[in-house]
Amino acid sequence: MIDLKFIRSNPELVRSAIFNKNEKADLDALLAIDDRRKKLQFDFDTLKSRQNSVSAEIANKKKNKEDAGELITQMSSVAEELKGISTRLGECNQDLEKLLLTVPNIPFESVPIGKDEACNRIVKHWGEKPAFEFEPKDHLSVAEANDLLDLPRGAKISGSGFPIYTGFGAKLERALINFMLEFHLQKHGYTELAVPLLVNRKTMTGTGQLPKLEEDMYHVGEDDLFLIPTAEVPVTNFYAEEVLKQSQLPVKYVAYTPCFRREAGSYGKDTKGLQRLHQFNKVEMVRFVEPEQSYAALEEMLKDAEDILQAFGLHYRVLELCTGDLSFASAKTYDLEVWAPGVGRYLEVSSVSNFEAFQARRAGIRYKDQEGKMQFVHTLNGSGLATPRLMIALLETYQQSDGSVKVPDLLKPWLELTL
RNA sequence: GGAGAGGUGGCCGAGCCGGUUGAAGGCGCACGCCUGCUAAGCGUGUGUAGGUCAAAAGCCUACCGAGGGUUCGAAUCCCUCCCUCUCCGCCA
Repeated sequence: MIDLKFIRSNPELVRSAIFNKNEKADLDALLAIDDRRKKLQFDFDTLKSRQNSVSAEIANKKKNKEDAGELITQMSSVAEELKGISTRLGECNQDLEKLLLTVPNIPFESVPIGKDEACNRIVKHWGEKPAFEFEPKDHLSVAEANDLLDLPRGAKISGSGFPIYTGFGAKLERALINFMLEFHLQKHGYTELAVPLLVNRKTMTGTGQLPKLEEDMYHVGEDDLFLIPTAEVPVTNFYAEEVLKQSQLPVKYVAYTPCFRREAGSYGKDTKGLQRLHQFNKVEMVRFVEPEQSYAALEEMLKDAEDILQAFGLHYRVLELCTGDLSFASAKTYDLEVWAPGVGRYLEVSSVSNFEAFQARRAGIRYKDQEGKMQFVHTLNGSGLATPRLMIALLETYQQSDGSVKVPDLLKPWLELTL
């Protein structure tokens, strides 16, 4: 959520942010309601002030055993009027809140302006596309040859996009998760959190998924709960409505969770194999930092995610997303795309974003600064990493001419744990 | 799911037969004093948000889980909901 004061004093800046992000938010309506609300609030305060002072007078008279009947009848009409204003004010506040929640975050000044992903800026490449002495197969063929996946049965019991990992495939998936978790814990200083997978509406609103993306969420109507699309949601909301001590910052959490996405509107796109799923596993990093630190933290998190890909020796590139590709809540985002030689494409395995105070303001996450002033923290998060496309890259990159897969050495200990 | 208890400031904890209670007291915290050091002690201060103001001070308004209601007036009374705890039931 954007500071209302900021919107009032920089309406054009906000307007262009909405435009550049391909969002639609009715700024004029918002400003008009804000105006109306201010007037109502003023009327309310004035009248309430009068009521308060007369009420005190009444109390005084009663204490002195004097007659207060006249004042009381006088005030009953004031109370009536006050009730009317208060109702209208309440409605006004609700409308304002609703509109405010549809205003996207403002892109950071350096973010390239552009309509869609074609305008994303390639920041760097790491490694090289692997060379093969044979025609590399795609991960589905590799998985099939090695009995690692059973997608048809996943589709049978749930639907397409719900993969089943079988035998060594399941073990490999588990090894990836554990390896990445421990990597961030031990090498990057994160603290682990294990969190709920179903969250309430307020939580979903806090990080910005709601109200915009409701149709992309799995919703349990009976309890009005949502399956999380990413651990970002429960982890960022860990501190919702709380005031942190400055000395606590920065806070760095890492969490593994399954993620659930309906992918409404993207049916038939990138559906082959593990490229796009309704349920997948992800290790997620989240940080809470002081505002001055957030862009340095963004670079650090990018590095944290890159370290995983580098450890696996996978070729990848880093993109800086343009305004049109930036998510609703983000001010700046890097995408990491790993090279998948089988499908012959770069696939997004991580998205690292700085939300500045946008989520903190929605979720009410604050801290007291050195002068004792209340400030919103800045929140960031980044995948570190999502497993399906990582799995794709590993299977396709490390496939052998005989059809087998040579798993990177550093995964061996995770695959050979003994009792 | 049934029965009971409870949700007050950073924390603990009074108030809860309605009227200076934004809220006693304590702890914590900040600053100052005192003191070989530490500890203790003493003093002062210590919520958030909105408005007014050039700004500060000051003043006004809101907030005692959330939302409604009663009343001239509600932390205090009534209703609904949420959450926590205890007991019972059920179940991994």
